[in-house]
Amino acid sequence: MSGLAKLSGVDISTVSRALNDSPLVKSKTKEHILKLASETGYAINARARNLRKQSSQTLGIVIPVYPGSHQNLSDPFFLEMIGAVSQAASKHDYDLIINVPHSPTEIAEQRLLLSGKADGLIIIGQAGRTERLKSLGDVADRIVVWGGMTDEADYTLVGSDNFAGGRLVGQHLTDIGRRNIAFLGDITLPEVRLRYNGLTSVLAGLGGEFAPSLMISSSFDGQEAYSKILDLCESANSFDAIFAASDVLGIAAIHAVQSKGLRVPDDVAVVGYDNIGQAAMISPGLTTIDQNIALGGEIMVNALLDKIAGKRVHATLTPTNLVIRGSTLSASF
Amino acid sequence: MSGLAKLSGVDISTVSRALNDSPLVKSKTKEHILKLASETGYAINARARNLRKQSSQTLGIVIPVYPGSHQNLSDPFFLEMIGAVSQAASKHDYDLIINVPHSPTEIAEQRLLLSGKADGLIIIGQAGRTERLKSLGDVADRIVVWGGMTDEADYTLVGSDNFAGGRLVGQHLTDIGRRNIAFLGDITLPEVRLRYNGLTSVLAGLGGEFAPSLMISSSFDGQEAYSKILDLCESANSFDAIFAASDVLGIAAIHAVQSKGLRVPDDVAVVGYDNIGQAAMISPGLTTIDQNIALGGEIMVNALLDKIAGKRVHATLTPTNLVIRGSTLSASF
DNA sequence: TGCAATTTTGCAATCGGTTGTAATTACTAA
DNA sequence: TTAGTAATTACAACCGATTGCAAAATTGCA
Repeated sequence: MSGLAKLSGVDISTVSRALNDSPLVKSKTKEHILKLASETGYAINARARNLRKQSSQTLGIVIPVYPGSHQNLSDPFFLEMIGAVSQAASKHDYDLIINVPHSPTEIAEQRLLLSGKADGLIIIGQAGRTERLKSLGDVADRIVVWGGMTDEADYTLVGSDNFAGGRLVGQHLTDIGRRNIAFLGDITLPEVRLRYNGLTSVLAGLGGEFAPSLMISSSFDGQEAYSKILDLCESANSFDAIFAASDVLGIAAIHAVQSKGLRVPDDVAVVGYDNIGQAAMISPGLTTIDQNIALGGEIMVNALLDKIAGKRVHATLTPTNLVIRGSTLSASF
Repeated sequence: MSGLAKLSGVDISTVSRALNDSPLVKSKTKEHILKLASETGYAINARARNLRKQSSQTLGIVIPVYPGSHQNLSDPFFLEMIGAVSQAASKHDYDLIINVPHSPTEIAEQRLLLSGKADGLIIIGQAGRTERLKSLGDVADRIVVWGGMTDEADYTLVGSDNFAGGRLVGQHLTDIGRRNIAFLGDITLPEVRLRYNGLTSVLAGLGGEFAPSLMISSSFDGQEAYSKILDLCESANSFDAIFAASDVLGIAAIHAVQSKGLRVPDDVAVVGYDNIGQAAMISPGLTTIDQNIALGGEIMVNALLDKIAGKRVHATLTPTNLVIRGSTLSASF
């Protein structure tokens, strides 16, 4: 920038103002400087700018997928979320730093915030960290969490209405006459529990109830789900539907069931959750709940930027018009 | 930091040295300052540090998946790559900024480098941008590209040996007696073309040749592949195997073929590429080439850090022991 | 033309660290 | 005790922008 100043014969403060399109600079001068800048390929030094402006124009996204957690990094849900958030952030000229903690106890998120590398943080999923999230304290006003609604959250929480999603699934499955519905997922996670609650509330409304033996606890790992469903098939428990907590689990369930010679959806209807990209195409029998991840990402970014700007933000936000969809929705069940 | 200086009664330069574990500081003083720092929850201001040190301890990763390119954001390959690179970067205490260009012509990568937001850049895939990549010029020494080897590259290129991978597939398919092998993918992309070349070289070695009518050109979009394969099935061309340029395409192919009543792998053997996480589980009939993405990410990060440090780096690197694998490998074909 | 009002530009402090060099203190040995 | 050396610590410049305020240049009006 001092180079530009010399070239154009003005002070660097004028150069700075020109590059920032300040009205204080005569338009003729501005043009001249801008021309020079583009000719010399000048780019503002973000490091200096960030220091002076006390902001880094960068958001952080924390994807809590450490070895040991069995939610696999390749779960397309995360990539779609990263893409959605990145897209939304760049709309506001923010960059995105991604952070994958090594272990559940690591508090890398704080480092990003306190050191000023990121102006705010988006955390995907509360899984197993609700306690720590609650203790964020003073940095809580620069954080937004994606997850299932819980009463205990005193941080800003964004997430689709998992209970309603669960009800959608329940209604759909009962509509097509299924009553022996298995649930596949880990209901210690708030998101998953809410989906489960939605299902049972529908059953209760019909005077039925969920059979505990059809609760198949599984992490988000497809391998585990696959073998758990195989176990289920070999057990004495009969079932005519599976509600899987994610599409990856749903796809695993379909293949497990099929490998046992059962037909999907004739013998066993399977519903997933997330509507990951090509779910319908990958697995023609899979119906799923569309969480509208793109919109979710956008809402999180907007909420976070509002918080950073000092605005008050509602504690919880629900982005999505949940939709149940699947190429086979009308025909299959 | 000035706060810490007051608290401990020393100059901030001493505090700085203490926090950086400089041998210039008496160990007693150091301990005292460190204790104070942890008690007050002090974190070094990265913005100031970055400015002074002329580095940002941050790498950028460019995922060229713009709307219009049909490689879907949800292709698990990208997420695995992001995870691998992120992992490798954090091993060296580097953060990772992700950048998803809006359009093929956008040169966001340059902005990241020139503004100093990132010290170096990892670009995934050359798809359609070879020209621009070649014109990077002066910033080329802070860039590493993942992709297929081409002669024209004058930037550092890291990638598995796609030709060898193609040969592996060719050998496998011919070993099990297939000769009418269709190729599914876009051979204008260097990576894909090399895989294709590997296949044809095996066929040639056996005195056969690739039938042009079995070249099914498709982007990395599963939807497109699905319908292209349907078309193939309806055509007069007979085939007993499909070599898909990615697992997503392979999975699409399997379902397309099955929907036409053909059995996989009995009637049609399908091989993919990438070994995305749960490929084998998702689609029991899919054999695939394992690119060892984790290792690839690590090699890229190491190469990039070397370049940043001013070391000379070989123009091209090949990370992976390619392995062909699949739960069904022995039994299916 | 002269002077006030308005634009435009320059000066200098500042953001919060790092680091070369000078100054101080502590230690060693005569 | 003291000179001489080594170990610590303090001073001050610097990284490259932004911005409040003063100075200079331009404009408008009498």
